[in-house]
Amino acid sequence: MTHSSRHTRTLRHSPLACGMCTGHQAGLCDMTSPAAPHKPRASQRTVLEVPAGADIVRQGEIGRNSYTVLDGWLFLYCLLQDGRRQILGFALPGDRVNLQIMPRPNAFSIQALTAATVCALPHERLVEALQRHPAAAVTILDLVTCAERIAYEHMTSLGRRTAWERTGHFLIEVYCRSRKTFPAGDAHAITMPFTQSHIADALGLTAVHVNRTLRKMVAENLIAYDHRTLRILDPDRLAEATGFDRDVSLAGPACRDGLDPR
Amino acid sequence: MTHSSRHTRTLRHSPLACGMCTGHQAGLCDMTSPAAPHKPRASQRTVLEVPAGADIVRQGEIGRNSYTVLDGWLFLYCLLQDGRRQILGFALPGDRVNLQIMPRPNAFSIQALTAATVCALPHERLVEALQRHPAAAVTILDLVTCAERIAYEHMTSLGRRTAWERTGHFLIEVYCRSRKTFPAGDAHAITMPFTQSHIADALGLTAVHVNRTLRKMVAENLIAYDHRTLRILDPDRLAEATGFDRDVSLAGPACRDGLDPR
DNA sequence: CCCCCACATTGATCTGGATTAAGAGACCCG
DNA sequence: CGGGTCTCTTAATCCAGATCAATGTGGGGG
Repeated sequence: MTHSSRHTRTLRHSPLACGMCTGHQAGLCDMTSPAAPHKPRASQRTVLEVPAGADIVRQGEIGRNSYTVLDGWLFLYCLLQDGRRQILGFALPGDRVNLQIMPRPNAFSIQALTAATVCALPHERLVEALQRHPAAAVTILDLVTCAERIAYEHMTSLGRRTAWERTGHFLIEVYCRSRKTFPAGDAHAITMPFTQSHIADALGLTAVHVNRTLRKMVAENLIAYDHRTLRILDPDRLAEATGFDRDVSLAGPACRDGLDPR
Repeated sequence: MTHSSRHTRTLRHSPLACGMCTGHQAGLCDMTSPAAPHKPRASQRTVLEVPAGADIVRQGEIGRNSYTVLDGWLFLYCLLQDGRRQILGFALPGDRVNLQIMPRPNAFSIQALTAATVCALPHERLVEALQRHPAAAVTILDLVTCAERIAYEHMTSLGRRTAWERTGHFLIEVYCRSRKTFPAGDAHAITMPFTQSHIADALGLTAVHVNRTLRKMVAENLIAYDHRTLRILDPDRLAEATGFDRDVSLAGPACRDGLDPR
């Protein structure tokens, strides 16, 4: 718990109560009373408070839960034997991670980037829910499918975009997803919870080179970036130059509208 | 259609009849008679013959179907404006691609690597199936979830592994998945339908460098590779050195066993 | 109020993989 | 059977981004 708690504070202005998450709409938390989805029984859910930097899922262990983010930021990452790290994606309030139907050795770890609150759902509970509430299946499948599309977009960045393009692409994605989730605050600036090392590990670069690239974009008047406060000065030009496609990277799952705090 | 047709021939020895695909087990093709899943009505399915090199899904267009591969190899890829290509993954007989619950602009294209036969399933048909046959939801979710795990593994390769590691990792994956799907033939060799350019675009490298790397691995006595015939001489050493994890990269979806031609 | 420490920044140098170029096979088609 | 076209192979050179090395700096804890 370093100074990330500082950022956490700014992010806490729109926490989701457990009753507001997609899980309830889809009947995932309160399966015993689908008629009153917004009054889940306490026994059906497990809300966890996670300090910044703690892992909630550990690569190699057997995963038994999926998690809905209620507050804070999470990121998924994969570690190689020698410590090289690849950040695979991140999750904001309303997002679900580790959706699975059965326990398996985790292919990745999930860490809280800021202090976070998550709601755990055991896999078998998810399976039951799918059996009982067919509509939930559609919601969940759409969620996973959107996650897959974003993963593919990241693969394209990693394999075929330059450092400059990757960085810009990543910044727009973080910026847009963050503003969508936390609509309050300065209309045109966000505070990123990511360290430049996190960005590097997400983009397959080194922190040094990420820094240079960020400074370059500032010099080019495309962004303002200071103390992790990001402002995108020319969104259209940046999106164009980095090949950012909001239909892919921002495609919300179809059934999530009721969740969006706006 | 160049000489890939040559390879196609060798791959045609175990075509799947449409009635054998997972779709039937899950009630996806023949939704009107779940009791007799192996006798689908013709009207419920569309089998397509696709020549090598043809796209069955085109990036940017609105996708309306998912496809089950019955014969041949497909690959998914994403094109940037200027023509740079990233290959996102590949599919063999029994695999399903483009599982979606609703039409959306496609985030990627899907191309037949060899001549292929696929069975199309409209998205709305999939949704109906999920509603009517809850068990199908579990199958499908597991499929998508496994695809996501493999995508994450590829991201890790692209972002954090060296050219040598990526190449080795890719070869083992192709080798294992291919032998699992086409168990007949030379017990220890497979014929790859991929060009070295395909491999390059899958690994974020150039064809020249892929070639050098392959030659190097041959010189190191790890593999034999000639005319696209691949033999892995020291699987354990290669898996170890490239960080290949069969629990992730080969994890079959839970409910696919009945599909496996063996 | 100062110290500490994780982060950010900047410069110098190195290198893995890209680019360019030029043959050599293999297969196809006429 | 001969010419055309992909694909593969190898060598020479280049460069984007890595690595190595300092120095700056803000904020939280003592």
